[in-house]
Amino acid sequence: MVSAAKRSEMSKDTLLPAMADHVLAHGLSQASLRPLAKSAGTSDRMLIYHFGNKEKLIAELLDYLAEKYAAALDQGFGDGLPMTRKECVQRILSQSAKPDMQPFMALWWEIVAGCARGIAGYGEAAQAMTEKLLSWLEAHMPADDPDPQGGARYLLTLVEGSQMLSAVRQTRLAREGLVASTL
Amino acid sequence: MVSAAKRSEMSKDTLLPAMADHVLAHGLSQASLRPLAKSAGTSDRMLIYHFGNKEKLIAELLDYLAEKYAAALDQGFGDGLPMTRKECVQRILSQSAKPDMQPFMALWWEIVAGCARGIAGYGEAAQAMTEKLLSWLEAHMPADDPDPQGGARYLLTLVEGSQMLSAVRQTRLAREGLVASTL
DNA sequence: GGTAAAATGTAGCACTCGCTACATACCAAA
DNA sequence: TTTGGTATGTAGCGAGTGCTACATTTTACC
Repeated sequence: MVSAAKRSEMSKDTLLPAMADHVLAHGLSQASLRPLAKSAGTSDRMLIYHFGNKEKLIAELLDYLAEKYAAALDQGFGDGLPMTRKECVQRILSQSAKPDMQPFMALWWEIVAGCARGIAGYGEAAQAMTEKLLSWLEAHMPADDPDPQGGARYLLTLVEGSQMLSAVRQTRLAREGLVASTL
Repeated sequence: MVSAAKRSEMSKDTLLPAMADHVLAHGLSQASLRPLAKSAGTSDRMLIYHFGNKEKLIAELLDYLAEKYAAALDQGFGDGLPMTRKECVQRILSQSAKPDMQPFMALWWEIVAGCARGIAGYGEAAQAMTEKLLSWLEAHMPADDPDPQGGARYLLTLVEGSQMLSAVRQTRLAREGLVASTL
């Protein structure tokens, strides 16, 4: 054999990215052990071996995905602060409308749904992600904004409402809602 | 037998309410035929008999639930039009924060998630419900509102964003977002 | 080189899933 | 009384679920 140490390369760090891709493509609720294992090039037996049980696996996977999402947000926002609140909202929305972000949005609504249903683990994930997004928003408000903290909360509400309307294929409605806003 | 015609009482009209209760309590994605049948006092065999297959059953169930939701909204909004946009938003939010409405909200986010994932049937349901909610909002705007149509779209965006934050247990954030809004 | 630990394959458990086949009932019209 | 549509129970199929037992191979270390 040319590569003798190939085996030991399989650890959590190598399994998580592959499984994250699978979850982004096929959803979280449909993520069962055998397909997950197949996507990571291993077996259900090994996933249990590495993560203990499915619940812990999903928790670690959500952590990993949250970081990946934050990184994607940062990368796509562009350089420099926006000049107005309206520009800030538009930059976020046009960023999250990109095809690459679509799987993240789908996953996000799945988490919100699980959270509303009270499923264990989803609440923590959703809260952590919301707070991360909020603090990120505060840091990316216009430089001369009179109330960056309150404004960030207002924009977060608007953005999430608008993204929900986009999720249900009401993009025209979402646009009109922002036009009629007093931004 | 005392009651000879008992059998024929079991039809779609009697099955749907019971199944709707079950879905509101346990979610849509976990709604499998046998538990649904049990909640309606019949068997999976009979559900297929009445509805053809599961897909058609879910479609009819979503229709039924949409009407039930609209009725609940109407009932809880109170009499008379609100005086201001802010009052309008607050009446909607306080109405949907009631415990009775919680199952409806959970179901709604489940539909949004399925819609974002592109699952067949969810898109139509979500669109119909959104449009129903929008026209309802237009009819319940303040009497002297300068732009009821655009305003309704704006308020819908705000309300949905706020409800999402409530769903992920960020009610404080949701409140602060509305306070900082320019309503 | 020997050995303990880590990793992996195969097989299987008990369960749920949507759905179907088959055998009945029941009741009304012909 | 026969016929035919409606309604129901029982049993089962094939697939998939999380998870485990057991045996085997590979790796790392002394």
